[in-house]
Amino acid sequence: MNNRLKVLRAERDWSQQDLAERLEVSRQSVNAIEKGRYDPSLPLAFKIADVFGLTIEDIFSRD
Amino acid sequence: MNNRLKVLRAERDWSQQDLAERLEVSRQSVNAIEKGRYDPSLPLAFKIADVFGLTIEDIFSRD
DNA sequence: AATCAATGACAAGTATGCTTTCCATAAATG
DNA sequence: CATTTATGGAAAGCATACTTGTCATTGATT
Repeated sequence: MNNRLKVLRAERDWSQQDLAERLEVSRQSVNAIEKGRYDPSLPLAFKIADVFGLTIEDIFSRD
Repeated sequence: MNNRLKVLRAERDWSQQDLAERLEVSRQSVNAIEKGRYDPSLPLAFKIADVFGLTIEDIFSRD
């Protein structure tokens, strides 16, 4: 899975830590997901879509 | 998470086994997801959306 | 009545997601 | 130069997703 987290964070000037707090997960989870080391669970994907006001498909795509 | 799998299967007259084969997962996984015992991974959610020609948001929702 | 297809669920095992803790690097700031 | 902030990643542990195998129930068919 590819994701646009880095760009979406940059647009909002959010650090990984900022995003982690909004998502209520650890910074390491944000980093690992952003770098593609693993995929978020579906509930977390929904939460990510929520905080960016986008759909899951806007943010994640299959490679 | 709620899901519309049962209805979507019914509309297509697919058994859980039929859907499992299209998704390349076990029938037990389809059953567990459909009954809400656990959520699919994000890659599987994408695949589910694919086989139904819908978005993840069309199929799954947070409760 | 006997069989079969579909569904629901449990158990044990493997794989993946997520946590905390820790370390390293690079860029900005006092 | 010393410190802080942001990022990337490893290790160990717990939680969840998914597997195969098995069993029980229900409804349809023969």
